[in-house]
Amino acid sequence: MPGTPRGTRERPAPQRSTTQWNVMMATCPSRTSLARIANKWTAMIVIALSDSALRFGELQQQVQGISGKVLTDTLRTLERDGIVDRRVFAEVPPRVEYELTPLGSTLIEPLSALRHWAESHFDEVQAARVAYDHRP
Amino acid sequence: MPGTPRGTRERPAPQRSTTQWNVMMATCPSRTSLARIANKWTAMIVIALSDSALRFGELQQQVQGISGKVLTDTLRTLERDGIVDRRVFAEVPPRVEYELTPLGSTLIEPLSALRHWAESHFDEVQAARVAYDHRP
DNA sequence: CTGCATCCTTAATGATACTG
DNA sequence: CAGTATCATTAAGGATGCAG
Repeated sequence: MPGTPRGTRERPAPQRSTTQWNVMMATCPSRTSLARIANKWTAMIVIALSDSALRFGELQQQVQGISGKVLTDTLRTLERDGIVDRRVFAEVPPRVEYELTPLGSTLIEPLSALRHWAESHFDEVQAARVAYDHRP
Repeated sequence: MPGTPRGTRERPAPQRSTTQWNVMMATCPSRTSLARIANKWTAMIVIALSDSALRFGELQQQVQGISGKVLTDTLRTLERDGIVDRRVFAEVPPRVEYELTPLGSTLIEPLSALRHWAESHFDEVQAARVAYDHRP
């Protein structure tokens, strides 16, 4: 029982093999997928990789403030989830490049939208915080 | 110095009072705003409230698996950030309703897009995980 | 350069009991 | 009903040193 179809009525034998998931259900495994992408580090890494493949160090420069451990961990998880591709070049010194997979590329648009929201509405958020904190 | 303009060249005296933020910079305060919305609980709460205002208990039913404490904390933060409005009705038993503010409503579209991505691409993510775990 | 291993600190979340 | 308060648990994050 992986989850329940979204609608109330049930369709008879769907043609597509695509399962219908619903992240609002606690038992639905698709929630793990939402937790992965609804995450500030994931969002910033995907955005950083949206233009071109980057090396580990380049990524760490773009995503300012992220520690090496967290960058490693996040990249590993993204690789496991098929969002990022890791390519190792047999060179000395070693070189590793990360790039978005085709699946990962489909995240650019929604995550860039989030980034745009955060940047364009921060003034309002900040004002709301000040107002909230200044009331008895 | 709240952040640096996005582009490399600087525009001469922008007309709008809107500040240009960049979430990729560690020192940029707009990142707190990204961290708030790039969060699975926030996403699910905003989506749950996208149709209509809901009471505390109704919200907890929709966002399955969230504990009372986490729901309270998240709602309080969203209220402080001007995304959710909290209305208390002087009744017995007490009734409290939460609804999106106009600012919060602007989040429905980008966050629904994330939800849609999670649900429609979960099969691919799952397949990638299996493939990743099944290799030496 | 990359990134793993380790240890440590802090933040997030959960469970429970209790109050207006 | 809608919280608050407390404690316990877990996850995330950071710092450092070392190895391929």
